Amino acid sequence: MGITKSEHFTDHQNELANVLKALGHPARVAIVEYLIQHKQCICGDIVNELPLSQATISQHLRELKQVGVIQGNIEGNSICYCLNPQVFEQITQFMGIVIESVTKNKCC
Amino acid sequence: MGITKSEHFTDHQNELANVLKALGHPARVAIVEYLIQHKQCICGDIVNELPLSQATISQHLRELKQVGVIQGNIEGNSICYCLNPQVFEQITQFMGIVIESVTKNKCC
DNA sequence: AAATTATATCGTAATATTGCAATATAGATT
DNA sequence: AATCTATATTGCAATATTACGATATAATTT
Repeated sequence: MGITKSEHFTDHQNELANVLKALGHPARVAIVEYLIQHKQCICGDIVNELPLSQATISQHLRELKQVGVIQGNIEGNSICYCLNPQVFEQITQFMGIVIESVTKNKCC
Repeated sequence: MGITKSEHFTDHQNELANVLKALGHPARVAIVEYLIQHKQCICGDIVNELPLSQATISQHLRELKQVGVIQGNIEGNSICYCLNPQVFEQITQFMGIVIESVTKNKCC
């Protein structure tokens, strides 16, 4: 098979999984870290930063944009990308719930 | 190709990406949510909960265990799984840095 | 010790992801 | 309008993931 059975899971589970999957690649983590440091970027900045082709970087940026991790604004010739905080707040909330649950009781 | 160029990224980037990738599947999100509610589980509990085969559930549990999201303790016949808080604290820290960075300045 | 219960692993098919060269698109500059 | 610059898309090959049936392993019960 190879197809994830999304229809069996809740919207919340699918959405959260999609965002985490998008962040689950070292190049995309590196892009986010670049944006933490530089606040914004254009595709070419990342092409200069990472040892991947322009086509590959463009693809990674699209994936991050698709799940709302970054947003892009057209600026003349190029597209200015920056981080979208909302998604990270969602993830942090989920992680907080996990941590709260775990610290309450020891493991089996 | 299809092979991630891990060697070009830092250990931190690869490790974080691996954990996020492991959490980036709705079934594995569902397993974590089950553990939030029930504190612990055996493989069979999840098999009863999700519409996936025993073999598939076992595989998902192994992936979560491999990156340290859960830990398993042998208890007689079965294996008791529970959440490992450390990993989530790492992720939360990363998310916190992102949020802090973003709230400081507006997007382009 | 045979049967039962619980989980893991193997093998395999279907699908998804990663990466890149080549090409397309679109605004800016000359 | 031709050229340049920046990014996106297409097509493809290599690899990874997802899922499951069948089988293996290992402790428990009868």
